Amino acid sequence: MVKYRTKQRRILLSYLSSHPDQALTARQIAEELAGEGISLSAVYRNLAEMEAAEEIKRLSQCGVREALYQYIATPDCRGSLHLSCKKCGKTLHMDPGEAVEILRRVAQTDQFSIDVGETVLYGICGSCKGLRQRRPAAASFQPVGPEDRKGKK
Amino acid sequence: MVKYRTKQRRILLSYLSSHPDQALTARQIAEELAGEGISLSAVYRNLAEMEAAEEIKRLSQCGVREALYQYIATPDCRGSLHLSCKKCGKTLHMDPGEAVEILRRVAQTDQFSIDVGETVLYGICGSCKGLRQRRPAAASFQPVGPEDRKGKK
DNA sequence: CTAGTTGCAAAGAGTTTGCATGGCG
DNA sequence: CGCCATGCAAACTCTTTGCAACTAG
Repeated sequence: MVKYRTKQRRILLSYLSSHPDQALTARQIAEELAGEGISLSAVYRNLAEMEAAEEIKRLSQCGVREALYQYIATPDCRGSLHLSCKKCGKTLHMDPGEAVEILRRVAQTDQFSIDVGETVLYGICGSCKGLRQRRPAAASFQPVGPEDRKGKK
Repeated sequence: MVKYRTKQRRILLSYLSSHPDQALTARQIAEELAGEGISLSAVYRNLAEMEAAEEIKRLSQCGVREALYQYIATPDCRGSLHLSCKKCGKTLHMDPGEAVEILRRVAQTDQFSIDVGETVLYGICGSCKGLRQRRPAAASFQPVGPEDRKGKK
């Protein structure tokens, strides 16, 4: 459990809370905050604490090996299903009414209780779709760095 | 690309296709088929081929580090959203009509195109729910072994 | 001053890959 | 018989952990 309010904790929380809709890897966060003075292990450790405290959500995308972390201690996360855009990496919150309706319908039709906290719907968001399938829109923050993926031989 | 029809390929495909609703780790598969004569690396390599050929889906659950693989080359996988039970590890296919309806609604209300192939809804299935939250129902095939999760010092 | 935290480096866990051998066609 | 695929072990990547130094309260 958290006892002290360290500099690193403050830096990390500040950074995450100012990027509430971005799904980021621990590495990305650490690099981004490298100048501020926080190590990768501190990032991991604090991320774990924050996850336990439900301030952030840890999600894993299909072909991505690294875990993605995202700030969720915002009001619009309440009972809302998350929509993660595979192009821009941003996470949107499904319309609350819509989410409730879906949960209800699935529970009824398929006899299945969706765990809202663990479920993320992947796809393409409106903005990215509007920009055509091929332009990643000035890739402001791609969750992965697929430039040279594993250097295949 | 696949060129030869090897013994291992046959064993693996046979096993997976006979467990179409189970999300399994590479390790589980390899152990299960150890007696048949197929190594872990062959499992991984063939799994990769099959994933590329869209015969199986590779999914990653939240707190689980290992990737889960599942056979999807069955008719009822067509356009259907997958519901993965966190208790028994089984995957159900959402009612087709229901799935289409949800995709349509989300596209309309949230301007978001869900990628059916990459999205999995996690939760508790009807059977497991009926058995009360605490009895894992004779855990026929738990994808993880959460017994002692990381042993926190 | 005391105990929680940090940073570093080493350990782990899961997955991928190089290379020589073996098997499909 | 040639080339693809397998096995094994080493290499890799991401994440966790041990330990001494540091610092918040």
